[in-house]
Amino acid sequence: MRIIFMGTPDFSVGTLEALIEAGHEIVLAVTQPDKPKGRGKAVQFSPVKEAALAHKIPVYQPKRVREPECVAYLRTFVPDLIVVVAFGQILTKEILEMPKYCCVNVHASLLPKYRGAAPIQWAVINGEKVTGVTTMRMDEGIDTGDMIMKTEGPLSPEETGGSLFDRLSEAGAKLCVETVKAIEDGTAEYTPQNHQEATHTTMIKKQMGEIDFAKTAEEIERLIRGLNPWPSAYTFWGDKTLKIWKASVVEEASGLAGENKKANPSIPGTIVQVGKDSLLVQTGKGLLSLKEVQLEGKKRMDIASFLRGYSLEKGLRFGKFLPVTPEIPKDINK
RNA sequence: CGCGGGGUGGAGCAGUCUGGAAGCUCGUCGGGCUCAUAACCCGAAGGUCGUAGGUUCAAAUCCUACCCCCGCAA
Repeated sequence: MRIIFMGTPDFSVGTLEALIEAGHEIVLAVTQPDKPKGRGKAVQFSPVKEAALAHKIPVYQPKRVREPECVAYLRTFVPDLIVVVAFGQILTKEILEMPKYCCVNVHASLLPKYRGAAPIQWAVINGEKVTGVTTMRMDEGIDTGDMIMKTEGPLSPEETGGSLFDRLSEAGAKLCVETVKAIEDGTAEYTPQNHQEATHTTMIKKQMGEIDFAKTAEEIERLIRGLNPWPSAYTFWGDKTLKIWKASVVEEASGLAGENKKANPSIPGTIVQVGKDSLLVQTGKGLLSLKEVQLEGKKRMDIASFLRGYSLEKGLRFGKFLPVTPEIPKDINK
């Protein structure tokens, strides 16, 4: 099959390479324009561009593929199929109708659930038990096309956005190859989505990573996993940001020594116990035990290492603009 | 030239501004105490202070160049 591939991030690369592996002729790789990235200002190619170049596939990087001249250019390749995986731009009807067969999209969720931008992270953040990958024949809506194939699998309790990303990327690649084969053989079946059951996700923003300790420890722990490795969950220690890479939930009653049990719950974000290799923080419900952190400008490290170099004490609090000072008990007279 | 933090025994940090004996909390090894211990006490090993030059009687500390790590922004 003559295929035009559209995609940008790492997630797309596996599928691109799987299609090549399967013997398809990738006539063009379309990806987002290069942008200055990184600490210096160096221009960095998108992962898909890197992969395409490695396989000597022509690369096309339009700002907006819907522009007439872009569409015209694509048309010159006379594709049998267009495969879209996390491309980052919306295709117009003209493009959708261009290929001999159709435009196939690989989406990292079990449609119609989690339509939209960041289904993988959201699945972790929401504590889903199962998720998967869906291929569909694209139409003009966002992730609304008829479904072709699905694979699903469970999330582990340790699942992070990154680990799930990797697995679904691989699963997606495999599924895409099967889907393309089915289309080619004419055995593909197209199942309309139940639009009533559709849910949508929004893009992950950096700011979402700021931990609201008033939430439950469980929610926070899921947020930490969902946003790992990007953009990561964080809070503030004094005027520096502190990324939390790993944490676990501790039941309030079981985690504390007797003297603390009866004490009133501290303000969310307050350190309630410091051990040699443990740090417990009060949340809206339950305690959060920080396991791996990273202070601004420093490498990430396990909590024991962190505690060796910085003196954190019970009563101090995490949070934005909060000075690193002890919490003042209100009813000290008692 | 986007902004900024950092590189000091095995780990995490202080010391750098105001040059002049290598420090702190741990870990490791040996010994002691203890019913026992991740607790406590005593002792020991272990460092070219990122690299290369320069200034100086003297540089972790001041100057110059470079390497590496990281946060923000994009």
